[in-house]
Amino acid sequence: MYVRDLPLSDSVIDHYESLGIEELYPPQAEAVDAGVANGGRVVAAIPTASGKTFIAELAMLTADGPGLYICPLRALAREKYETFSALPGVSVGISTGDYDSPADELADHDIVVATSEKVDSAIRNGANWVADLACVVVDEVHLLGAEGRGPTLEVTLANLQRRAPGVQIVALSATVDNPEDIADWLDATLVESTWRPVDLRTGVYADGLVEFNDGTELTVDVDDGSTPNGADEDTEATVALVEDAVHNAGGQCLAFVRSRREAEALAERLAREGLATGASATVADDLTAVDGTSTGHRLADCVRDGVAFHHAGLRSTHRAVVETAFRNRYLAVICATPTLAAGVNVPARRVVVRDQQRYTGSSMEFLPVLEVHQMCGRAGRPHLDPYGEAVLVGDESSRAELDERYVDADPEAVESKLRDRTALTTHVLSIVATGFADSHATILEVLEATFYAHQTPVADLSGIVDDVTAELVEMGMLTEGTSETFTATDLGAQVSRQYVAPETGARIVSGLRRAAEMPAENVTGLTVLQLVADTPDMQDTYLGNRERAAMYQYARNHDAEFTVGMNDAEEFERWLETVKTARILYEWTEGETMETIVENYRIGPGDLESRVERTEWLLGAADALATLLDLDVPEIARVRSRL
DNA sequence: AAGAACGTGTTTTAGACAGCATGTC
DNA sequence: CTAAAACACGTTCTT
Repeated sequence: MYVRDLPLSDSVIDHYESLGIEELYPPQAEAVDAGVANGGRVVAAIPTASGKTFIAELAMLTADGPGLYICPLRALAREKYETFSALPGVSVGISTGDYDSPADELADHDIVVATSEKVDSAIRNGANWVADLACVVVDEVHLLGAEGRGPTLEVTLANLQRRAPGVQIVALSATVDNPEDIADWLDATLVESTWRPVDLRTGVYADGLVEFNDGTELTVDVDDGSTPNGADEDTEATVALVEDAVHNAGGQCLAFVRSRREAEALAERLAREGLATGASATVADDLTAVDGTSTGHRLADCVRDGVAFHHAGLRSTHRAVVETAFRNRYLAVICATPTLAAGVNVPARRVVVRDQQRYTGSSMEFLPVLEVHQMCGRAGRPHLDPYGEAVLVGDESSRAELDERYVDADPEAVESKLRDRTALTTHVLSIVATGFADSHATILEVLEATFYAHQTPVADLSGIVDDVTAELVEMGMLTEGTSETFTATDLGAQVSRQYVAPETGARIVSGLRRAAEMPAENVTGLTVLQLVADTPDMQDTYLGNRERAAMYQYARNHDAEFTVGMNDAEEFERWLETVKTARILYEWTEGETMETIVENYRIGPGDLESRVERTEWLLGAADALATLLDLDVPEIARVRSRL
């Protein structure tokens, strides 16, 4: 099947042909056969890099009206926004938390790229462009099974269909065990394939030898001169595998490890192997220009030797520089935590997964098969490699287990997480606030359209809806009328629009009331920052044992400033963490440099950046709620302007 | 006596979406 | 109830 035979305009066909895209990949042809180019609903469960973007474009270009492309990450949204913008005669808009086309223009675009939360928010705020959509493409639908964000995605998809009945839905999934469940739910045709444009061989390394699943083998010379305890062996094997790929296979590598610290340690170890490229120094200079943090300096030093590390402790600019440099082949290796497994497109010749287990708060657990497969799937650069190689590092005792668990295994099934209480509370409130439902029965009706209801008999939802609505009434977010009818209160409506969890809204409200009663001189920047830090929508900040005593002292000295004092705190340890978060943010608003804060509180520059971002959002919500309740807390505005 | 080597108890551990209104190179 | 590796720090062993 050829591009020129598809129902596309001449200029679009020329565009594809100029990119060298003439004949469709097999999964793309299957999608066409399933009707993507004719308004048909399709679920495509195919590997990354097997041409999903083309399927998405095809659906949106042939649809009879505007298209919406939903994806899970902002960085991904940016990447797609740029790709779609290159299509001739197509106007593209973007809507994510950090980067937004003007809201009134969204309706005028042919394609809008957005994160799922942003789409959910648009629906909650009654955006009219949603109803006019002819086509919705959902990337990474398997995230339906993710705790926290999965429920948002399924409720959003259910609501979208309510607002735009009969829209064409095209869902793109990684290879999972039950794609037919998703296809069934969406009333779509399933296209399933494991075809890849570049072959992939996966294997396990143990004792100097990689045994690949295509029967081939690779001997690796491991320099085990250094003290051989378990960890060093894995690291040295990883070093040898990376070096071999770069020097002998002419390729770049990704190495996945368990923690940030180990990503950095491995990068520093690899920096001694002479992997620098001609452009390494330029990239290093770009990185140094971002900031003067020690993390930035260490990254630049590694990059000078052709090696980078990549994890969420890095600022987004640092991450973007590393990703781009790697794509341009200015870097030989990236040592990464799972950030890179599902993020933007960074294909490599060889992927080495050194650690397959991770601490989960209570014990070491094997990574999900899907996650390991996504890491491995990054191997194989189109037009550059004859095949990609993915290697799991193990030893003789674990070889068989790793083979069975990952190499030969199917990924997990996608299971709805909507039953989660917090998720239901949030979405039931939004369903009522948006006007999709006004009673127990109609709430159930809306929920019946979700993936959860599709997978599980609905009967047991009824009781939960009772509990959840009762809780929302108790919180003052809903009022109950006669015969189980519900209306959102002004507070409930505002909480839903501000996109904070009901629990967050309730905590902000009680904090604001308390602050309004406190002596004015006690209401400081720290007060409002701790107030928003002590909500479930703020991520907690790790409080190390070493700094606990000093933090306790600080909390005592400022106790009068907190809306919830140390004696009233329900969980003291968590409360003390919120004090740490607030203290960090307070110093930030007082003009302390990122370098100093990052040094003093032992957090990554990226951690500070993301907390500041969340604080902007949560203080915005606090401001809106204060106005609604007619509570005067001027510190909010002052702190907001200094973030 | 300096420094390497060893032993033991302690510390730490992945990721990342969202409001709203303006202004910028 | 469930782990493992790095680190900090003190002690012993070598030269």
